[in-house]
Amino acid sequence: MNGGSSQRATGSLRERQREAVTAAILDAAEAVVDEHGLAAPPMAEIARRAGVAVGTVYNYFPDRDGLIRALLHDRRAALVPRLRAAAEAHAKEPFEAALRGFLRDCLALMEERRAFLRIAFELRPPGRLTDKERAVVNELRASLTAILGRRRRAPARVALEVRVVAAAVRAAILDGLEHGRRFTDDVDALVDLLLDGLGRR
Amino acid sequence: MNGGSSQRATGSLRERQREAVTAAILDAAEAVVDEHGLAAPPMAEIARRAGVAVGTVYNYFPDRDGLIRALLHDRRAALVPRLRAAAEAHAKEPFEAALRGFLRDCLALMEERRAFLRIAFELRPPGRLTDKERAVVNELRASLTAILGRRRRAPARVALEVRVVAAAVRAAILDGLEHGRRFTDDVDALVDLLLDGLGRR
Amino acid sequence: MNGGSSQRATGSLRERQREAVTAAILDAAEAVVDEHGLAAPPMAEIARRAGVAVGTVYNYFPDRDGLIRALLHDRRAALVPRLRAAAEAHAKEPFEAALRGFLRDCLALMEERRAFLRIAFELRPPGRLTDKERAVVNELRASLTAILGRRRRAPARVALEVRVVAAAVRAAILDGLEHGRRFTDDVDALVDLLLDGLGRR
Amino acid sequence: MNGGSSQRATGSLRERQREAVTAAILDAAEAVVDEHGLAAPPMAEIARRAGVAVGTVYNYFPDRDGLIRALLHDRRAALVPRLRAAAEAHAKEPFEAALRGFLRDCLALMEERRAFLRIAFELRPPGRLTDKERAVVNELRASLTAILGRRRRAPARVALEVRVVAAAVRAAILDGLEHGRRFTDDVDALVDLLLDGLGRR
DNA sequence: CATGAATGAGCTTTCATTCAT
DNA sequence: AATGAATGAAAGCTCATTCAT
Repeated sequence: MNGGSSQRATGSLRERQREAVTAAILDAAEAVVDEHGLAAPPMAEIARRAGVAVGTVYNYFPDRDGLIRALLHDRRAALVPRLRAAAEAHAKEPFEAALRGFLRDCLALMEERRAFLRIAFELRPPGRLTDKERAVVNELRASLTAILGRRRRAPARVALEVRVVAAAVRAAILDGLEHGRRFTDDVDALVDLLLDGLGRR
Repeated sequence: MNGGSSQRATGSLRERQREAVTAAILDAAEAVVDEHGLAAPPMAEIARRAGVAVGTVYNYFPDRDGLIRALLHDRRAALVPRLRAAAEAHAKEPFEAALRGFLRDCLALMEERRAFLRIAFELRPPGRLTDKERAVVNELRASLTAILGRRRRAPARVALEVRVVAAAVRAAILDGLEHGRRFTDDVDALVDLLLDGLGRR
Repeated sequence: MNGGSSQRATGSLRERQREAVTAAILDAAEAVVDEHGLAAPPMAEIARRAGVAVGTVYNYFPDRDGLIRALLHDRRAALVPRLRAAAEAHAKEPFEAALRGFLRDCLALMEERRAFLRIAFELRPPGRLTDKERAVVNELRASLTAILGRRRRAPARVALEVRVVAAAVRAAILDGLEHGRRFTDDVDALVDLLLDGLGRR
Repeated sequence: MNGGSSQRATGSLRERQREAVTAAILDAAEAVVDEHGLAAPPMAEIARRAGVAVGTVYNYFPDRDGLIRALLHDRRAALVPRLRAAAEAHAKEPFEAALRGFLRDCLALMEERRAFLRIAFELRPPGRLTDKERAVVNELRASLTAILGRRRRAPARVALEVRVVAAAVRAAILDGLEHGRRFTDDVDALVDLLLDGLGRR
């Protein structure tokens, strides 16, 4: 596990070698899963893409399931702290600017993880996920709760607002994936709409 | 294909028999897929649940893939006209009432199809779906476009509004599935929020 | 499971067919295990010998282990009642005739099961066997206890006698397997020796 | 090969080092085989137990088969001369004392080799063993032939006696392994029985 | 048409063996 | 010599699909 590709070369040669192979296998797994779906890809195909033998994959991960879980864990682990940083970066700004800034950064981050997002959206429906598996969504909600909660409204109201804004984020991502557009294309108009509402008439 | 279970008994005895077996197989398939995921369920398990032999399933559907496709097609086909009817039922009402009424009916309809929705949310990510497979989403968007479009705003603005409202619907469903709540629990507060917005401060 | 090949053709065609395939697989398994040892034989080899596909073997037995267990169970089940019958056939005779007659019949029965015996002697050492797996030895001991017990000696003495006679039987079989001789070749001299002892000088 | 652990430190430091590693590997192999059976234990497990790397095992033994063969050879080589010594120790005694003394020593020796015996009894049936692999049995037979042969009976009679006594030894060992008893527990009663026989009535 | 046994390709996983370090 | 990561052949098992009854 390396928390993404940004890993400084620490440790012995052996260790660095291990990191490299681990990353290669995870990248291969991500690519194959992204192409064929979570259920389909044979271990042999993943190994081939990673440029190693099947047995080697089993030297790094206990089994197929462990590999997939490691893949998702790794990608989530790379995303969550950056989401948190984005939220903190706007913590001091006034509400509107904070919301707008956070959503923009957030979608920009997601932009770099399209493959992971395609995979994540294929996961079993939310009712079946563990807390760990919801890490990204939870982090998003936490950040939004922090931003929206600053306005001293009733907690139930804040919770509802969080759901709507999180839904808008999800929608931006899904639309982006669906139509091959960048996630950030309409952020500003989207935020305006969220802030002002549809209007009563 | 029977468009759901509510099928008047037309045709000869033979035909009605066929319809019944078809429905039994589709129901079994829905239940098994809902429990084990789209990739897992063996044909034998589906047949067992439907109370028929494996061979019989192949008399009704060309292959595994055809069965799954038929299942989704059938469930969609059962949902789409009812969504349309819901939209039309509120066509004459003033905007706010129309939106509120439609969303309430819409989520109530979905409520009866939790199994199908769990399955649908597990499908490959949107970028890979055909137009047919998007039938429900498309119908939802069309209805929303009709309702929101009555207000004579710029088409781009309407499109954005549709995305946000559709996202809110999706969020209501996902939250309902995730927490085991009824989809319609917060509709009214949700609609109020959508109409009035978060507010600028 | 058919308790050996002596099976009257009862039941439907389907059932008889099942019996036949079951027997073919068990026979194949016995032959292959006898040739290559308990650990070695691939399921594919067994299937090939039985003239069926691998999958078919799995339609009849849950897994490799289940097949081997079924094989041993079947062979034991075929042997045990015949051992018992042999014991009963000599129950009325005077002691010496009974012992001699029983041992002769016993070894003659074993003669027909050389393959099974070769397999049985390869099993994990006795300390690891379940009671079921010791069925044949237990039956042998029970029969010997009945015959030797008629002489009204102390139970501990009888138990010791049983061990020695059972050991002699085992030795006759092992020698027979080892040198390719018939198990019954020296029965009479063997019994004489057991009865009279080595002598003190 | 070290003929057991009792090896005086001859040769250079290098050689003694080699002996030590060899012994460690053989001990590890014996332990693992005793626990999991002859077929099961992976080389990696044996290496781990011996405290060396897999590759090292291959520096000492040509392959898996060679290691197992070496293990059995070593254990046999440690046992055979001690059996012979036991026989010679009683060579001058009168017949009954010699037989009794030899059998007692013999079983006492075996007692220290339970692990090896469990392994040996799992070997392929006698018909498939080479002469080397029968070394222990052969030595036992030779010793018994020497003792029993002193009584000037017909060679065929002696051979039969040897079979019966050897069988009794085997039975004592198997019973001991099976019930977790010491092999020597009933030696005296056993010998009495062998000497006097069951009696004709 | 219904049945369910038979098929065998295909997948996951293990593990003896090699070899660069 | 020692190490242990890499290798890939081989084995067990599953399951979509066919087809004789």
